[in-house]
Amino acid sequence: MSTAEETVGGEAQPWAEVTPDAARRLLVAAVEAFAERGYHATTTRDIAGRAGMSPAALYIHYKTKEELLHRISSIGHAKALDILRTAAGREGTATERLADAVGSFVRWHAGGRTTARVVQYELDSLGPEARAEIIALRRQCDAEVRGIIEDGVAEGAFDVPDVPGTTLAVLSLCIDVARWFNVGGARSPEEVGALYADLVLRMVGAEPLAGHAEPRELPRSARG
Amino acid sequence: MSTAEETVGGEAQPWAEVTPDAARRLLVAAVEAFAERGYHATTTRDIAGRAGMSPAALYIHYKTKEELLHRISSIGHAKALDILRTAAGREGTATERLADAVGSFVRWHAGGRTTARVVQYELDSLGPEARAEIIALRRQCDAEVRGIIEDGVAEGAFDVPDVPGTTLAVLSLCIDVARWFNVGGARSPEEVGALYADLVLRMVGAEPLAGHAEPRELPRSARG
DNA sequence: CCCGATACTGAGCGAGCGCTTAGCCCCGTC
DNA sequence: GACGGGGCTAAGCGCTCGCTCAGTATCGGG
Repeated sequence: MSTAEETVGGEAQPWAEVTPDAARRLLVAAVEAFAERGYHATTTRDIAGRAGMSPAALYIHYKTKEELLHRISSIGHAKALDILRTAAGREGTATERLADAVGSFVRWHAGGRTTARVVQYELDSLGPEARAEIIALRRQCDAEVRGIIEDGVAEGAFDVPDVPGTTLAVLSLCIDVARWFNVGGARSPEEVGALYADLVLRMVGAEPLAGHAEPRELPRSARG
Repeated sequence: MSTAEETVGGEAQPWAEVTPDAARRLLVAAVEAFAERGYHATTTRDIAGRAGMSPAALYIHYKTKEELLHRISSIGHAKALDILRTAAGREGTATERLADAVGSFVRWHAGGRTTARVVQYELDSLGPEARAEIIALRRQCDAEVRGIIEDGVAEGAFDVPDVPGTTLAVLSLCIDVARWFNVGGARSPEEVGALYADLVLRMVGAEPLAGHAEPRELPRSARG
């Protein structure tokens, strides 16, 4: 959507749209702090400290601590929806599109798990109106995935007795990556994305993609 | 494991082992409060209030607020492990045992989602030693599921290229039920358990169980 | 050289937190 | 029927929280 906002090695940096610079530094600091300790356990002094500023500086750029979470959540969900829309809207079979959607969605949750944790797991800390706004975005994510699955069923490529339930399960599987990823550290986001794409194709009863990522053998064994 | 601890209609009540009565009331109140607002956003005054007691009463039965969370987490994980062990240890094919494990594990997360939310999502609020103790229990849960999947592969009933990764995904899928269940409210714990057992059998490439829960048609349509 | 605007800091306010203490009530014991 | 002790409460301690405000450094325009 915007230009050149990825760094190769580490986490994506989709905060280019946040200006001025000090506001962005505060927001990035808040993402880190919220991801590590949770919204309620994070103090405004901690956020400001990570950004190299005094506690009072936060309130020049944000009205409240909750506004920070709201901004993070909004931008993050917009990015998540964008990923799913892109995969759902490309040309190809439903099988290819579903594998693409799951793969890229999982890569985003794994690679940017700091952001994803906040976006996916701190929703309840928002006030009612902000939460309602975010939930609307979530429903749109749900609709994108359900659309792909319905297409696959219509094509005859998928065998899915319960489309809404399976949609829920697929999204749940992807989202939960943000909770457990990197605690062991044995897998790369790309590996998890490929694994999950394969698992989801199995869940919907699709033939696996030939050339793609059907794993032959695991590169390295994970934790015993 | 203990006798007659289930109530039919609502949530399971596995707190019979907590005595005396006042300590149990406080613990149940804490579970509700932690599930609703999270550990850090819950005050000791709120817990005591829900239990119909003064704030100071809490400290007669528990040394700190964190000890409450620790107790809840310990008992909850023991119950979860017990469920998986029971399913893994019964006689039958790997397919039957995996379906049983997933079905009962999901029913527990859905039916007792208040408890499960605390148990599965407030782990980071514990101190280092308590957290390490709980993580050890989690690894045992992981081992039980991985054992069933390995059995299925050995039997030739499953086709699983990446056993540790698939184990992780299966557990993740089940656990995340505690996050989303009942927000829509369209499904019963039994329905979700049956759906998820079917989905997991597909993930491991097993033949679906004949007489069991392969859904023909969805009883009621879920949210549009 | 002064001006107002902008970005920020140091100090601190009121509130609510986790937890403690002093004392009361109640009940089984002899 | 006086007594000892566990279960509980009212009051409050010390602290940290989210947030505010008066004041300062910096800087472009006249």
